[in-house]
Amino acid sequence: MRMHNPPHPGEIIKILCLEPLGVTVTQAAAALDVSRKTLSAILNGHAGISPEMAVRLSIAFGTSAESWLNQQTQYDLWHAEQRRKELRVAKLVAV
Amino acid sequence: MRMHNPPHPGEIIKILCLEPLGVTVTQAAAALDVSRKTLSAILNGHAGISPEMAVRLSIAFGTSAESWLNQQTQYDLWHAEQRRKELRVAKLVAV
DNA sequence: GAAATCTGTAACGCCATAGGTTACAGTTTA
DNA sequence: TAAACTGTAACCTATGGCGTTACAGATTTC
Repeated sequence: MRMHNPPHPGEIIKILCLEPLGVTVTQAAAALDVSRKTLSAILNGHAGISPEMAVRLSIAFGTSAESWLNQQTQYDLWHAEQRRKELRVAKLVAV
Repeated sequence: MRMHNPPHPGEIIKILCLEPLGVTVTQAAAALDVSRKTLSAILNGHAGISPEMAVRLSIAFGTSAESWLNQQTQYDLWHAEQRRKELRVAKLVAV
């Protein structure tokens, strides 16, 4: 069980991709062929990275689509785990 | 790049969880506190495993929520990769 | 053979989220 | 000062997860 809140992937994109290249949000959105709003929402943690977006990122930045999607999965999972106790699920055991 | 179409996670659930325990879809859905329709859709590949569902599965079957979600990610990614060539994304390179 | 159970799935509704466009206000930069 | 960048609100569409009810076919049980 992961202990600390994982950062949303958008933060990583900003720090590891945009800033090193000196690329603006507007420029990156254009390169990704996505609206500025969409990229902005991701960078600020208001939207997740969809499978398609992961592929776009991999093309634009030469990275692994899988790594982006895995980061998103970890982020989503952490938040889902926070509600684990609210779920009324019964344990299924072998007879 | 993964070469062959990964199976949808629902197939794995059926083979690795339901069948070994001899649990019916109806019983499993009840344990998961989810409608029979929802579980059936997952088992037959008509729906994906959401983060919350991954946690439910981990409770009911004593497995790792992360593994279920990762399998779903791999499945989603594979399908997104199939459309990679349709995306008009520009490569961003350092100046 | 009849009744009960399991199964997939259609139909319908609710809600969340990804994505698009347009528009506005605030901040930086040239 | 003017131009560019940025976050975000408003509004629209499409998709997907999930619920309930209902049906028909298959399987099991009595």
